[in-house]
Amino acid sequence: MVLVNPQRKKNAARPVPPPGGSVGDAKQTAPQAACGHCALGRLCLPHALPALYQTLLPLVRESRLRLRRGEFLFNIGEPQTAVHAVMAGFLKTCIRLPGGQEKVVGFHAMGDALGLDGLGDGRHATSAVALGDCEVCVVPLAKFQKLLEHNTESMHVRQLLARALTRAEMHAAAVGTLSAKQLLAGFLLDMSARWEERGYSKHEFVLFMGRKDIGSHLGLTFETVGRVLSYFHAKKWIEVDGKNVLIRDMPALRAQLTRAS
Amino acid sequence: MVLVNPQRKKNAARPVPPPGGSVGDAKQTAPQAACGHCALGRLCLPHALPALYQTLLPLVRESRLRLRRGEFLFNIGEPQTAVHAVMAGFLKTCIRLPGGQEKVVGFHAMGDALGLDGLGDGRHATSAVALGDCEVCVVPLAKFQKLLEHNTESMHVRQLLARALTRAEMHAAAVGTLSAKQLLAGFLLDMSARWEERGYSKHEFVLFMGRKDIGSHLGLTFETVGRVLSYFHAKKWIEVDGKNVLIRDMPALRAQLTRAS
DNA sequence: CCATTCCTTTGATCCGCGTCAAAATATCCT
DNA sequence: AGGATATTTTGACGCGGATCAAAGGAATGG
Repeated sequence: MVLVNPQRKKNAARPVPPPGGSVGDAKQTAPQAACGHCALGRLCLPHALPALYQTLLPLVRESRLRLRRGEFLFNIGEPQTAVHAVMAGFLKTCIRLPGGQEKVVGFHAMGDALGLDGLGDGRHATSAVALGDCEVCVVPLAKFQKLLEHNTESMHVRQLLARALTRAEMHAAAVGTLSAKQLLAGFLLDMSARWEERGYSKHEFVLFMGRKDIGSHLGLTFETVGRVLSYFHAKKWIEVDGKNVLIRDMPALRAQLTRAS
Repeated sequence: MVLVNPQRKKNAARPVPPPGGSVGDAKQTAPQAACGHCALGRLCLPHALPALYQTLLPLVRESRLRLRRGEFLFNIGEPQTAVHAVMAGFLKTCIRLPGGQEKVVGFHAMGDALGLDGLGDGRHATSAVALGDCEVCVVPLAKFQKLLEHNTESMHVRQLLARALTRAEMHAAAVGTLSAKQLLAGFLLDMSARWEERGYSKHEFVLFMGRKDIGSHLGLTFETVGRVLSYFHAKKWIEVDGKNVLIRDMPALRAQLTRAS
């Protein structure tokens, strides 16, 4: 028995087919856009996505990279050779815990920077994996360093880092405190905001990652993620059909954020 | 019944009274040193504490600030007017969640930078509170900006931010995944490392924050923190007497990090 | 197109940790 | 010093979410 839309079927009508930007003839259903680094909506400071984009874009048309689903852009421990910006498609970044298990640190969509964490000690602290076919700009480190000699650009990058830091701290605080319902309400609101930021509907969008990745990011199991989404649907707050999401009651989700249990 | 040292009493002999550095005639038992931003030991990349210290120190002797236990260095939302470095004593930084409750983001000791998160949008994202009497250097923002015009210093700060970012991401991943025992084992190892970094014993040290703050930082209740510490003591891995800690079996704690449950 | 594999949903059960409570101890303030 | 307040320890209990299990649907590759 399925709690979600009964009209479920292969390639169900997907909400708001967004214009252009798909990678080549990718089978990827999702277009270029939205995704959540921190899954906590209001917890996060305003995203700084456009910032690096504006800074880097003029300089990076030179070198692009195409990745297919599952391919790595970079891997933990590798020396950093470049900084990246997502042009189309989606990626996730993962970190490895002492026990060896991997956790999803964040999701990245068009306009997001990638690989800034390597600036700490010259080695990537995370792995970046394509969630579907995608396209990435490559800014060689030498060029990036040169860019940073300009005070304006240097400040830009500093701001990006500081904002990412705040977001990560917020995320840590939230993941260590909030309930599954609160985390998922925040996650949905965050996704919504990111789609809206890119000019799409904030009520209808596509989750470009699986339940397992969502769970990993929020510190939950994929079963719990599914159960809570079903619960939200039962409450008539959302519609869910696989990765397609329709938000029916945004205020109810927002109210969840501050409510206990 | 107390699981810890039976010779418990007021002002019990405290481990390795560390040399110098106490603030004025502060009643603070802890000297200047050690504390953990990320409580997860091996989870964290090497700390970059000395870095900013070296960079800022020459410039900041001009202005110092003394704080007494409980006083705020800065508060969430305030426009950032300066960057700080801890000279003596300890502070914690806190963040506010949507529900209104505060969570401890990190702890800061001598040599740690404070307030870098404000570089994102010019406003402090966290509050900094003195855990005891302490002394802080103040680098006015204008001076800090000037400092950043030098490429070397600019890079330094970038590295600090990137490392803090990685640490925060690790912390989020850990807090969302590990058990209370794993988190506290990591926390103790991290504290140990920080004391050692500053030239003190890595086996005997003082926790300069309360159980409540530890719990808040790790996403646990203070009861659980106490229980796990008692458990570690029952296992003969540590001695605990209030805030005084003696690590008897470092390898056992390290083993906890990778073990389940 | 079919077979394999992965992803998702839903149920049943268990347990780690939060919650509530109370007493002992430490710290602060006057 | 002494009373008031905050912190810590420990116990009892319940619940949220992890774990185990199983079946149906979707995606992938030949």
